Amino acid sequence: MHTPLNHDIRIAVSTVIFSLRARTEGDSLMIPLVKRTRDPHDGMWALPGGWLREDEGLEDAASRTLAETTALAPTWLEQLYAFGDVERAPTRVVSIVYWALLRSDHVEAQRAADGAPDNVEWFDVDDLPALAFDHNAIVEYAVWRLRNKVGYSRIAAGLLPDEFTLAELRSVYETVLGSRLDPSNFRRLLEGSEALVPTDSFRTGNHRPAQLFRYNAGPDLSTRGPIA
Amino acid sequence: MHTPLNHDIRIAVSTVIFSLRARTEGDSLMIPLVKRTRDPHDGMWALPGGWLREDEGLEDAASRTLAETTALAPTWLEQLYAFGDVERAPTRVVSIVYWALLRSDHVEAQRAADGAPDNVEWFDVDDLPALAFDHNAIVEYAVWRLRNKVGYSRIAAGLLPDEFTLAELRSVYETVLGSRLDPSNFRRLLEGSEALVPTDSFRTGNHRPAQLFRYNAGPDLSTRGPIA
DNA sequence: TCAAAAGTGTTAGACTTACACCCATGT
DNA sequence: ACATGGGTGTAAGTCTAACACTTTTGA
Repeated sequence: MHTPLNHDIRIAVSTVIFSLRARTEGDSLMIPLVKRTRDPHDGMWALPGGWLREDEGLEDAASRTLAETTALAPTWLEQLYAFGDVERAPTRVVSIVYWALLRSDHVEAQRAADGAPDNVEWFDVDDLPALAFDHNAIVEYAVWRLRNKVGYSRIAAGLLPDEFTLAELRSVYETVLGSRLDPSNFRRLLEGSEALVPTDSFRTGNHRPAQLFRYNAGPDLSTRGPIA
Repeated sequence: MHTPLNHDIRIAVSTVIFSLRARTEGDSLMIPLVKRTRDPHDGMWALPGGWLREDEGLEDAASRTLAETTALAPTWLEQLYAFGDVERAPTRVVSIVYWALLRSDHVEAQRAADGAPDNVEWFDVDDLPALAFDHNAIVEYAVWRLRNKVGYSRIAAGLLPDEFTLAELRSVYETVLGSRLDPSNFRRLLEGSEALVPTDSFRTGNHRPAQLFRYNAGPDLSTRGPIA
């Protein structure tokens, strides 16, 4: 007896890359998609990704395709799920999907520098076209995970610059969660959370200056990965 | 330019299978391991698993290897993580790992019927030998996930027969979490949770008879998978 | 009748939520 | 001076944890 070989199953690594983008009313949660230039699904939008190389780890592959797509390094990168249904593509492909957060200021800077990278476009997660393969379901699951994780970890700050006001951080939560939060309660909750440390700077602008905060360097104990 | 092919990366599917087993003092959380009969790591204990076949989905592969190892169907089966570091095995292998729960009564019945299946042995998760590959780290992560999930979902009952007393269910929580729970608070918490419905039967035995409960058929809304 | 587990009641504290209110700034 | 967001105070409601107490059985 012999176990059937699986050399004809290919492994792809794709990434759902989140960032925020200012809109007329409030921000939007956006992801970059790539227009496919070959069959299957030629011409449709798909998640950035590529084949796993023999000499790179899964997370390395995710970082690589992320960099190829956005020329940026993420503030957060985490495995989402391995999708491997037999019929999810015409040939047998197992996709190992990651999700990532990019700082909004980096994305804006990159966008200004680059003009428009070919075949890449940012879409509002609440207003996606029909995507290639099972990518709509994948994005939906990634959004669910992000929303969920925002509630019990400090990843929200991964969408902001190093220093930010509480209102800016609250706005991130509101955009991600899709609901309003009470400013005073939000402040108390986060101020009492250790992780957040005030700086000496203030954001001056339209009204009373707001104190800037940063996250301390310590590890986020509310979350853990498979290794440690 | 050509993307390097990845036909020499093989895909394995393994499963961390949890069940409870009565011990002198309290129960223990146990998993079955398989003794390897070939290199690499010949003779060491490893998670049950096998190569992914071209015509089966990931979850199907997990179910298959689970059945091959224990001749049982799980009450819970969920993807844990995809492990794909380059150096985790001498040849390049990406392991997609699932974790599962088995009802303790089924395991006991199966054990009695079968004698001892070759090369398979059950181990206490708190007292494992050095396992093949990175399997110790994988089990540790699976235990973390189980503990975590027990806190906010109803999966604990997946380790018990259909009907159980609240004390039995509490004992499962205590074994999994590794801490004692207040019986009265536990009762109130679960009785108020809808999902648990009382039956007309009572478990008679040493002391005052305890009412038997079962979980209602409805979906566990506290958890969700990648598809829906 | 007594030990032990089943099951009920009660209370103190923690945490959440809602909202009234004062503060500091740009216009 | 005033509109607006920054920031503080407070009280009601909910959730949690600890534990005293009553009930029901087997031995």
